Amino acid sequence: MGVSLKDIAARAGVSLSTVSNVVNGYRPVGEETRQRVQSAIDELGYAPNLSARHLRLGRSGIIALAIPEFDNPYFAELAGAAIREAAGLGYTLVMEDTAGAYEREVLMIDNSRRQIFDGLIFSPVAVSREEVLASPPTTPMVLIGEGVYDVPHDHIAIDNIAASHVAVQHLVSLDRYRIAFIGAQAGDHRQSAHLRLRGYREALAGAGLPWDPALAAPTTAFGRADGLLAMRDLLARTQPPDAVFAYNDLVAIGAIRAVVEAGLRIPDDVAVIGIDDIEDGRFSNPTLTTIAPDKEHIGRLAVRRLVARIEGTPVGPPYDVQPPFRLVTRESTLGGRRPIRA
Amino acid sequence: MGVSLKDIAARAGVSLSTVSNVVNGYRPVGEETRQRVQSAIDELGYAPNLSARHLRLGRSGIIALAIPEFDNPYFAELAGAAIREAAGLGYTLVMEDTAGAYEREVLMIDNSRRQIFDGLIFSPVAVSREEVLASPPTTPMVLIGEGVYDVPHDHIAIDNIAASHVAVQHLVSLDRYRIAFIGAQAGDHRQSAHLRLRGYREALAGAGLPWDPALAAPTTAFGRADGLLAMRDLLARTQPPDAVFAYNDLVAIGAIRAVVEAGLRIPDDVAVIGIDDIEDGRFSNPTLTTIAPDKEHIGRLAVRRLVARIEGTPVGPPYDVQPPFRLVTRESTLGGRRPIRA
DNA sequence: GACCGGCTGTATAACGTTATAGAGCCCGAC
DNA sequence: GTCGGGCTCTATAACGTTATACAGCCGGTC
Repeated sequence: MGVSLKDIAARAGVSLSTVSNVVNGYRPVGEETRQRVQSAIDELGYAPNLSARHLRLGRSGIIALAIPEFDNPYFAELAGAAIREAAGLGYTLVMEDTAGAYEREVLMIDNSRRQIFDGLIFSPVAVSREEVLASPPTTPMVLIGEGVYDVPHDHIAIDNIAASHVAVQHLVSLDRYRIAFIGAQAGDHRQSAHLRLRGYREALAGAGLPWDPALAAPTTAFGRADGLLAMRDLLARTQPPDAVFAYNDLVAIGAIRAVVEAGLRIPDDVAVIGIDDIEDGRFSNPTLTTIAPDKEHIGRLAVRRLVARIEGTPVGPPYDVQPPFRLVTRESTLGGRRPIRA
Repeated sequence: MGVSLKDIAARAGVSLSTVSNVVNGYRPVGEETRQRVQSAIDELGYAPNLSARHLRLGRSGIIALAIPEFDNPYFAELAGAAIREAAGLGYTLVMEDTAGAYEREVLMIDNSRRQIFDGLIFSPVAVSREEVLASPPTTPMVLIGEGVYDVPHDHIAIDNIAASHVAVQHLVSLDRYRIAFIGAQAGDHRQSAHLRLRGYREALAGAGLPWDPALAAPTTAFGRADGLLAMRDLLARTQPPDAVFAYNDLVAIGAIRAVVEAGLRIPDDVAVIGIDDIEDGRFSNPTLTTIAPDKEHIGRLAVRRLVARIEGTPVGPPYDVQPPFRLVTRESTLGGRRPIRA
C-alpha cells in the first residue's frame, strides 16, 4: 500500500484527526503543528486514498460517461464539453466505451459500475426501456441520445424527426426528387435510426414525393464503411438517387467516397447531407452539409443535471430536453468551393 | 446509501460472512442457505460497493488510460484495442482526457488520481521527464508515445525517427525534391514533433536534398485546422513544395484540404503523407498515404504490461518497446483512384 | 476564586467489504 | 468413550478516511 494518514501522523507525532484536518481543513490547526504535518506529507509523498474517502463520504468526485461508439468523433466532441463542465463543477469525468454491446450496457444500469462513481451519463443503444426501468435506483443517471423515453431519469436528445425534416427539406429545396436514406432499419435496436427514417418518410410525403423502398438503404452499423457499401449499392441501381440523407456524418462521408469512386460529381450528380457536424465533415472533400446538434449544450447540460441530482439540488422531476440544432450548408449540397474559415 | 451486505444478511437471517461467501465464493456455503441469501440479493437488488472492496482488497479492477487528444481518432482506435485486452484480463478500462494541459497531467503523476485505479496508462505531453521521475511510485504506470525516456516505467512508442525516414524516403522515391514538413517546433513541448522533424532532416540529407528552413512549417497544435493553415502558408511561397510530410494524419488531412482549395492536384502537384493511419485517411478524397503504427499491438501490450505489474507477475525491469509500423500507400502519393476494400 | 468560551488537540466510531480465527455439530475411527 | 476432522456457519479485525464527542489549557469576566 501507499502512504496513509497513519504514517504521516506517526512521522509528525500527532493524531490521525489532526493530519486529516491539515489535509482538508475541516477544522483549524495551530500554525506550528500544521507546518510539521505539512513537511511530513511532503517528505513521504502522501495522497489521500480516494476509495477510503469515497467509502466514508459517500461521494468520489468522479462521474462516468458511457458511450456506444468511442471512435465516432461525435461523442469525442460531446465528451469534450462534458469534461469542461464537470471540471468547472469540481468533478472528474471518465469515459467508458460500451461498444453498443448489450452485456456491456447492462453493466452500466445494474449497479456493478455505478457504485464507484457518483453518477453516470449514459447513451444506451442495446438495452430496452424496460431494462432501464428495472435497474435499481442508486446513483443518479442521465440519459443522452437515442429513444429511451418515459423513464425516471433526465433525458437529453435532439428531436430526430424534426431534424430529419430539415435535412430532407433542404434536399428538396435543391430540386432533388430521388432522395435516398442510408441507415439501419428493420430489426435494428437503435431507436434514432427508426426515428430518422420516419422523419425522412414524413418529409418526403410533405413535399409530395413518393416513398420508394428501394431508396432506403439498410446498413449493419453506422460507420464510414457502412456508408460506402450502401452508397455503392444505391449507385448500382437502374435509377440511382440524386441526393442522399445519411443517418450520420460518418455514414455520409463513406457515401461521399463511394460517389467520388464512381466518378460522379457532388452535389451535381448526388447531393449529400448527414447529421452530427463532426469535424471530419468540415475538412472533407467536398465539405459536408449536415444537421448540427448543439453538442456543447448537450454535454454541459447533461453534466449540470447529473451534478444537481448528485448534490440533491432541487431541480424538479426528471425531464426530457430537446437541445437545439441547426442546418449547416457546405459544398456537398451547395456546390462550389469555399475556403474553410479556420 | 444503497443496499449493503448487512441488509442482505438481515433479510436472509445469516451473518455478513456468509453473504460475502455467497457473493464471491471464497468458501463454500450450504445449498439451502445459499438459496435464501441469493433470493434476498435478488429482491433487494444488491451490488457490492466497489470502493469498500477496493479499500479492503487493495485492488479495484479498474485501470485508467489518460490521453492528451481525446478528439484524435488515433487515440480512439488505440483505446479500442486496450479496452478489449483489459476486458480479457478481467479489468475495466476507463479513459481520461488531459487535453495535454500541464495541470491535468500533473494530476496523473502525483497520486491524486492513481489511488482509485489499479494502474494507469499515460500518454504524457506537457510534463517533463524530471516530473515523472519525481512522482511517488504507488500504482503501476505504463507510458505510451512521446519521448519520456529513461524513467522507471515501461514505455511504448514507435521509433519516430525511423518512421520519419520511411515517410520521407517514400516521397523521395516519387522524385519529389521540395519536401515540406508540417508540425510544431521550437518551444514546443511535444517530443515526438522534434523527433519527427529530426528524422525528416536526416532523411533529406541521406537523399542528398538540401535543408530549407522555409519548408518546415510550424503549427501551434496538431489538428486539421493547423494543417490547413500551414499548408496555405506553404502554397503561398514563391517556390511551393511538391510534397508534404505531416506530423500526423489530422494535420495531413488539413493540408490536403488546403491543396484542394487552391485548385491543385494531389499527388501530381503536391504529394501528401501523414503518420497514424486513422480511419479518416482511408476514406478521404484522395485517400491518405501514411505510416501506420501497430495500434492494436500498442494498446494490447500497454495493458498486458500494466496488468503484469499490478499483479506482480515477474516481467523483469521496466523497458522501452518500439512497436512495429509500416508504410501504407494510398492515393495521396500514388495517384489514381482505387476502390476502398471495405 | 469559580466559571465560561475559545482554541488546539485526541480518541473513537462508522462507511462496506473480506480474511482469519474459531465455534458448533455430526460422523467415523481408534 | 474419546478424539480427529470435515462441514457450516459466525464473530471480528482490518483497509484509510472523516465527523463527532470530548479533553486540556489559557485568558477574561463576574
